Amino acid sequence: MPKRTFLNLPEEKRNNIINAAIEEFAEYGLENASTNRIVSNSGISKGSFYQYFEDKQDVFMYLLTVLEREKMEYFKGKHPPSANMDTFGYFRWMIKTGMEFNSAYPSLVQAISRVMFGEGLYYGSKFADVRERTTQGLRAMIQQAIANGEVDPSVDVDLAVMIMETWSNAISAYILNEGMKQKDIMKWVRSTETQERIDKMLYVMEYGLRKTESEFGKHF
Amino acid sequence: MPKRTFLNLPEEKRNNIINAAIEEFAEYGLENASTNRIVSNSGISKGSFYQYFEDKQDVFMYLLTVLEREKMEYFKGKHPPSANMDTFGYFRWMIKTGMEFNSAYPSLVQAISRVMFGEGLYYGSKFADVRERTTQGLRAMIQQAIANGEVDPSVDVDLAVMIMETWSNAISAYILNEGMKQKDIMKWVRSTETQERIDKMLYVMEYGLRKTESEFGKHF
DNA sequence: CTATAATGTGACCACCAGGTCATATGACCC
DNA sequence: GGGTCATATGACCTGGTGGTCACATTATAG
Repeated sequence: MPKRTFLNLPEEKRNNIINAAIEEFAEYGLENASTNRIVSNSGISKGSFYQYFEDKQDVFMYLLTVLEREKMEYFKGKHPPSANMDTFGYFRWMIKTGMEFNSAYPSLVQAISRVMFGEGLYYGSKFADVRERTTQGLRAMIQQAIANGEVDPSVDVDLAVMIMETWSNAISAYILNEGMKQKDIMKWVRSTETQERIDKMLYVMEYGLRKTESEFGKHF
Repeated sequence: MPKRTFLNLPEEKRNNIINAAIEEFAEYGLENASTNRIVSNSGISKGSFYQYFEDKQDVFMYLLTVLEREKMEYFKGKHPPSANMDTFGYFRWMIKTGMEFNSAYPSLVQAISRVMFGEGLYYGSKFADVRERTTQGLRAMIQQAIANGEVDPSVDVDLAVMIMETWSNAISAYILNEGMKQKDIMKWVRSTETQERIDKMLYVMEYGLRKTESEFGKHF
């Protein structure tokens, strides 16, 4: 975590630094990020950098908390469109709101997902706890869905969680890759075409998980 | 591509080099791989390395062809268990045979998938053609499935391809991550537990794609 | 105004990267 | 033997890395 010195900094200076770091990580990942470049792009001196942070990994960890905080706030500002919504509907809403968030903070999301997926798998599982938190959320959701009778109880919970994670990540990657080519990501994400694509992906997942009794029974 | 000098080398020396390279890429990816380490681990001199290859990316490209060749041979040695098999059954067989192959060449597969997924996305799409080839294969499969009436014609082919790719990659990643923890990967992959897990994942995908007319119609 | 504490700075360090090249080795032919 | 050509070698180069530290600057307190 950043040292006290950093947190005492005027907001603008702090923002310069984290923005430079975000751009750096988004472009080069963690391993190949250069502290020298971060330093020169944020207009501070090398010495100051090491007065603020332990090292670049420390900066990255801080970005993780920034993302988590921003995302929380973003979601707090939105509300599910309808109160009586089934679990899949809620999941769909979550994914879509998540996509909106992603398009509002594309560099930050890109930086973090690049590191988490690209390098995180091979890192000594430093980010295990962050991952674990989202997994827990999904597990709760799927258990809720089973309790509601929306998903067959014989469905393996871990499997379902993995499936939902896979899709969440796949869609996120898709949006980031395709969206980066657009002039206005936000507008593109909100377009009916894009929304329809997301819907299709999610429906395929949903039907796979939902259609159960008759079909699942045959095999498990 | 490697220079002639390399191809003239005695097999053992060649193998030392590509094995060292595989281990290096599997552990460090492409960007962070060190030619110095490859050189010292394969027992050749720095100068020789550059007499064999342009640079480390050249080595990696060569590994791609190695993988492609080995995989072809491996699949040629196997045969689908039954001739009258539907497309999904064939896909399932393909995935499983692929997993067996992966567990037979874990380092090679790990090296390449690490680079392709971890860094490939952000590379200037150097590997686009390799990717394109597998995409084409899947597209043909799904079109076949539509022609056979196994999949609803209203299904978006590109979407289906993306779904199949996503699953193929997710399962592959799962096997590599979990399997690397095992003493005997091959045995673990062939175990009924693992096979069942793979089956479950694929059935969820299959039902998602298969259940159509009634369900898809509602939304598209 | 002075003394003390906090913050800022960039030259500098050791290290390792990818890549080159003059030279050495040895196989083959006349 | 001498001559030629492919192959092998590692010292060496430039340039960037993460990280340090003695010193300069600024803020705070008495």
